[in-house]
Amino acid sequence: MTTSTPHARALAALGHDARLSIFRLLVRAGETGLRVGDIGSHLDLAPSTLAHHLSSLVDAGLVVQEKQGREVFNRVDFPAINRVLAFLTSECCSGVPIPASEDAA
Amino acid sequence: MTTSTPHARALAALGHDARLSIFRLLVRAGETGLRVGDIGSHLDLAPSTLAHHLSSLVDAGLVVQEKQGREVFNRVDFPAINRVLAFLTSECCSGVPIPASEDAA
DNA sequence: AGAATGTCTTTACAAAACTAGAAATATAGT
DNA sequence: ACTATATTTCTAGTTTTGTAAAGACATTCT
Repeated sequence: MTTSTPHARALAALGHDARLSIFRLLVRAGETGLRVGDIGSHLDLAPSTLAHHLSSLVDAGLVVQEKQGREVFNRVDFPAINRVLAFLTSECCSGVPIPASEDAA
Repeated sequence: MTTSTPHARALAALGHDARLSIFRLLVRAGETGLRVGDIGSHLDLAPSTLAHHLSSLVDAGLVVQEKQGREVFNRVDFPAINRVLAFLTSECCSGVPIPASEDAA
């Protein structure tokens, strides 16, 4: 997860139950987002654990944080997640040249 | 990745450069799929490493394998990946009840 | 101002999981 | 029997995970 392409990092960030739950909660919350504490009261996670997972999502570019006073709002970067999802199935069925059996180059 | 929900497992499987490359190659290949050897000649991976990654994708339910003689064809389970993608952003912005500050329950 | 409080993050580690690839094994075709 | 294709086993090394404890900061209170 440390050294990989942006798309793989984003997907890896979502590939963990706790982070997926956080992300889904933020998706439901929409543009307003949620404070760290709100997330903490919806999901059962130790504060430090939550902070770690949140920072993974932020590093992956899927969540944006904004400080307001002593609270921190978190919201999904919808354009970013949409780019990742589009990437996954783009170029579908465009064909892959196969070396030796069917129609080689 | 071992013990987690199906959606998280699928996303974790895609959250690795090698597996993401394999998956994308299979997406491009479409319904026909590709033999293990074809994948091997497109991507630079040791055979055993490739087999490991492929089995992760299969376990995650994203890829289906079919034996034909001594070769094994691999193809993307498109309905499965579409379910995962739909899950990610479903219920978007439906609102999340916040405990104590704005409009508590 | 200074202290107390509330909200989050960072540091530090041990435990658990993942990654990679050589070597051995399995199975199908010739 | 020999070859081709793919998987499994084994092992070493790396990364991730979870949490307590400590730190960082913004507000509030006296």
